[in-house]
Amino acid sequence: MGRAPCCDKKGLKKGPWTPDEDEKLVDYINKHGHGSWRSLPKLAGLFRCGKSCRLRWNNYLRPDIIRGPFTPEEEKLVIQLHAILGNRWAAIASQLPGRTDNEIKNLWNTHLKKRLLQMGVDPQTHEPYSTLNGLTTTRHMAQWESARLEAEARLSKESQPSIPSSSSSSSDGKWGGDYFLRLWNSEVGETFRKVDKKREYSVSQSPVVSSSGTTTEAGLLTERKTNEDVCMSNEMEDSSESSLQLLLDFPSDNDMSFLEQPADSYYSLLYPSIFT
DNA sequence: AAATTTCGCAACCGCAGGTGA
DNA sequence: GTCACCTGCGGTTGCGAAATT
Repeated sequence: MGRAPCCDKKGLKKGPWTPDEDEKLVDYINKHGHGSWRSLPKLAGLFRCGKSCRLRWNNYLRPDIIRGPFTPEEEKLVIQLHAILGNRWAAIASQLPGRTDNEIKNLWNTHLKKRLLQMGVDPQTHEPYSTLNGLTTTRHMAQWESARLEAEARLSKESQPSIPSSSSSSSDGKWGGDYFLRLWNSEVGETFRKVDKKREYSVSQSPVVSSSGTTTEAGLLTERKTNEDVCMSNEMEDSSESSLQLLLDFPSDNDMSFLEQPADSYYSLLYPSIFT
């Protein structure tokens, strides 16, 4: 059926925004809210398409945006979330207040990806190109997956949309004790739940990898599982107790120091220079 | 100091999903 | 159920700034 262009491009400006345009956009949104992006440009007196206005607002003008370089903690979080979610920048951004998906995408493409490559780590899979670390990687992937499944089980027991977080939240607003459950219960977890629902993923079923060869979040994790099933099978048989322990041991107070831990730490093996 | 290359960021493009008529 | 529209997302590009030769 074809899709109509988002706007009539005749007479519409493109390219960098001028301070005057910014001012018009901010003024209008402050007074009226953005409402319909499509009609906003006319109402605000801008010769831009609605899409351009939305992008400018969301990526630059929004008052809650944090500008400036990413902190090491934020970088850690981006790396960790990317390992779970892949290139789902919006989902990653939802875990970093004040940061936009565009900003995170740029950070990844310009800094983090290169660093990983330099270290011989595949930025897509977060696995070392060398098989030297395979066992360690495998172990942590397996643990992560186990932790995820445990969280799912616990959530389904509680069978409700929101888990009270107040009990575990620290007063300064940082992430509380049950890191994984909070993550799982957040938008990030939502993406997993959606995928799980779609694909009827289950603990006992075989891994899910899309036919196109691309990997969904669940697929991402399970694909790793597939690739490494042989060597991890024993580890996967570790008692659920240890998996649960891992889950419960997930970082509290946003403390990612486990990433920096010694020789057998997956992340410290992969990203030593990031955390120095 | 000038020319060239590399980097980093803002913005654009096209696709997909959601929604309402 | 179909269609048109709107919005959000991820990939990509363009360009100015910074670094290098």
